[in-house]
Formats: sequence, C-alpha cells, structure tokens
Amino acid sequence: MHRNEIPPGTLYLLILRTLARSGEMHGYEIANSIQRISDDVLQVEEGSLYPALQRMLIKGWVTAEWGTTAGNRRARYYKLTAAGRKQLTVEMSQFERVIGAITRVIEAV
Amino acid sequence: MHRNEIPPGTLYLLILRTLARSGEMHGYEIANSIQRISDDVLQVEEGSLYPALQRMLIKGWVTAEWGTTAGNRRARYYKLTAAGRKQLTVEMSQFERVIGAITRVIEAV
DNA sequence: GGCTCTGCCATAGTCTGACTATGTCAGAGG
DNA sequence: CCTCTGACATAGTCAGACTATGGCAGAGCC
Repeated sequence: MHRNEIPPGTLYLLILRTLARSGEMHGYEIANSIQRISDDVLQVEEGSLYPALQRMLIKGWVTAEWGTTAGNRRARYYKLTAAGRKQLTVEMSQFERVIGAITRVIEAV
Repeated sequence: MHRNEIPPGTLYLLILRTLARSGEMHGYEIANSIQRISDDVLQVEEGSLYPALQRMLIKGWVTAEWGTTAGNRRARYYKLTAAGRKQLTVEMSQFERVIGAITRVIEAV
C-alpha cells in the first residue's frame, strides 16, 4: 500500500543532514545510511530517493558528479552546496518549531 | 503560497487528540483550539479542516450532529467514536516512532 | 428596515511529494 | 553464461494540505 513511513517534506531534511555529515555520498549510500541510523524505521525507497535528489539538484541544494564506488561501480556522488547548507538550517529550525508545537497539542491537558 | 505549517498526515492526529481532550466540539472550535495551544504555530485553514473532518467521518473516526453554539449559531458538533480513539493511539505511537527516528538521524554524529 | 461583520460550513481545483512498478546497465561470482 | 546485486532513473498514482470562493445566519450597527 501507500504511505509507508517518511512524512512528506522531511525527506529533504534527512538527505541534507546525511550529506552534511558525510561530505559526499551516492544515492544508495544515503538511503542505507538513513535506514541504518534510524534503526530501520525510515526506509527510503528508490522511487522516493532519486526524484527527491533530482529536485534538490534543480533547487541548487546539491551538486552531483559521476564517479566509481569502492566496489567498482559507477555512481553519482552528491555534495551539499552553500544553498544546501543554508536550507538545512532552515529545515532544522522549522522541524523543531513544528514538532514542538504538535507535541504541545498532543500533551496538553 | 503553499505549504504553510502542518505536515501532511498529522492533521488527523491533531484533530483526534483535540476531540479526545474536549469530548465534543465544532470545527471552528477545533481549529481555534489547535492554533491557541500551539502558540499560533499551527494554523488550521478552513480548506484543510473541513475536508479532513469529512474524511474522518467516512473513515468512521468521528460522528457529527448539528447543534447550536453558545453564540446561537448553527454548527456541527464532532465526537470521537471507539474507532477514532483507537486510531488516536495508533497515530500517537506512530508519530513518536517516526519522529524519534528522524531525530536520531538529525542528531547522529 | 438595510448593511456590514463575523461565525461557521463547504467544495472545486491545484500542487507537492512519497509511493508502486518497471526498466536499464554493469560488475561479481557461481 | 547466467543470475545477483549495486546503482540509477522515470512514468504514473494517490493522499492530503493548500487557495479561492461561496453561502448562510445571527449580532450589532446606523
């Protein structure tokens, strides 16, 4: 079915943060990293990941260049731009703001 | 513009939780309550609220009946069903699960 | 009596973005 | 060779939060 786990909008945040931590990664690594760190709660499907990366390229948040993996395969390596780093801080503070607000509503008496 | 504040999916949670706390409310009250408790961070637009309530009626999470407000206006009063209460617990635990996972990714070193 | 304001409900249509399904291609290893 | 897996990509579907708009009824003016 639909609607697996990742709330719409937060995928950008997850990718940006992952790239910020690791400098440079290809798509597959990004997905695996997110999945692993989240203890398999967040599963980034390929059909979500690559379109998101394309959009992020268009928005100018990342750059990409082709390279070769350790296992000798071709892959596109993504890297944050300055705009991407800025976007990350925006998304982070927005995330905290909104999640904090939702939590207040949930926990209100 | 678009994409104001409320992440898709969480509107159900907010409405369910608000109704659970207050027993019975009409739409306007629900929206105002969420907005107030969230310190104006979450603004539930009417064009989001009423469609959401319709969907919740169809899903059987709430019932509605017409009544009159304190200010002598007609309004539809919504109330949680058993299924709605159950859905609330589902959404709550899912929310915590997913937000926890996202937080782990964000805060990972 | 009109007239505006606000409370309150509703819907049609747009748009973002995560999904499913599918396809490709290349190296690894049996 | 032949399958497996890593890795990328896209077309199409769908949920759902938005914009814009409209309607109606009571309150409180003048």
